[in-house]
Amino acid sequence: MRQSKLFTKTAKETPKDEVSINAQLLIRAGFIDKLMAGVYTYLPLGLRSLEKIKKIVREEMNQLGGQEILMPALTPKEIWEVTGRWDKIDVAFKLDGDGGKQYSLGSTHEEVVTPLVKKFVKSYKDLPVAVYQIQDKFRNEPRAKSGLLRGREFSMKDLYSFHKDEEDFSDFYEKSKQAYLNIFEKCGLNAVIAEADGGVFTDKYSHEFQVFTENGEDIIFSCETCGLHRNSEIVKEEKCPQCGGGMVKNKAIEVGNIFPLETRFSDAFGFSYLDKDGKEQPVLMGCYGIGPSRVMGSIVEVNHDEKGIIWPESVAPYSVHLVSLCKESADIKKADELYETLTKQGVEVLYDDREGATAGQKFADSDLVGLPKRVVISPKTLAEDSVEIKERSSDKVEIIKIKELNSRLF
RNA sequence: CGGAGUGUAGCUCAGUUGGCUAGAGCAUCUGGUUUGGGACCAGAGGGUCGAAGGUUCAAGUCCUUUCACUCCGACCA
Repeated sequence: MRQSKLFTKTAKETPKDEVSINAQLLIRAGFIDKLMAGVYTYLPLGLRSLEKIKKIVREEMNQLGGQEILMPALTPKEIWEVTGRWDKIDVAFKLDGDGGKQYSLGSTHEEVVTPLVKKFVKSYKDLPVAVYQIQDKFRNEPRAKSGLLRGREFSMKDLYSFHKDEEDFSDFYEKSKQAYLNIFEKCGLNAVIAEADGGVFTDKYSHEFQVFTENGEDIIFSCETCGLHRNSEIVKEEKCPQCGGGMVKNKAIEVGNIFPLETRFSDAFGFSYLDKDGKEQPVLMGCYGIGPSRVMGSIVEVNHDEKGIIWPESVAPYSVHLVSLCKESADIKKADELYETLTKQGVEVLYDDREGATAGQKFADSDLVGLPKRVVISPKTLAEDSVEIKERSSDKVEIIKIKELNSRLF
């Protein structure tokens, strides 16, 4: 992508209505734009990062056996009355249609997915089943905050699993933990599993995936001896319930959450199956959520410095920022050629070919946008058939021959 | 939803006890000079002072209402 063609621009000054680091940097760098509190547009750079996160999520969900679907965001009142949740979910956005018809914008999808899967699953031979979608969720948060971390419209991957018995459910649930850890690791986040309240669905705990950072809004107690993590909401005393060791508390961002749903929804929708003996048995369910948009915000919260974002390679919108300081047409031509060559080879390059910007502006913008590698091409480097290469995460600058660049980028 | 704060140019902000034609920096446009860490000079364009109502000879400034945004709390992925 030629930066001169990118319709967004970077901003030198911090927006006054954003306090969180993720929103400040993502807005300044031209990744997102705020429409209203908790609702953001994804600009070209931001959309690329978001899509990369979603791709990582998809890979792991598919690996886990999940089948991707896309359910409607617009849902009828009737399905929520089946479970008694029409008036219970107070963050639900509700809409009035013609003829007294009422709708809700999806804040979660158990009421859609359970009758959906019920249509196709009748026998123990049809189980287990896991389906997922990646969609925008709508929740009328009483207080949207912290940029992408708590929005009113946000990207969510929600997976639902259906099982014939407890053993099968547990097996899948444990596998899902590993899939989640894989996702966060690939996204450059160091997440831990914390036990949390199971909510109204189960007596068991649910499990949260937490990334430690001072800007998090959850408090996690961690045992220094056995490594157990627990959300402060279920910690009654500051002593490890598992080994009795001392616990320390830290702030963290919840980037994922998995729940045993047991038969809460299958019972409500009359979803059962026939076992080998032809007997009707209840279907056990689990649900598993990750917010890709929140993950994106979390990545920025954890990976930045005073100059800007430091994207992990896996989720960076482009992997190389080719910064041209060339002025003469012969030099510009060489820079253009390098951009085209790299792009043809499959390297994702953002090419700063802007004519008006000074070297200082280009360097500052490059640090702000935070692509993993910066390659500078200038009259100086061209005099030696070279470019300068630098990692965003390091101060080390190297001059290398242009023909050696390939081996350094792959 | 309770408490607090902020709304003035695209962005960040000044604007005194109410007083002349509402300002600066950045950004944008024109011309010139610069050219490896957010340059410089000269000029130009850009405003329903969040909105509505009120007080006053006169309101960005005072009063009332309202909307938006932010923070703390409660709630929550």
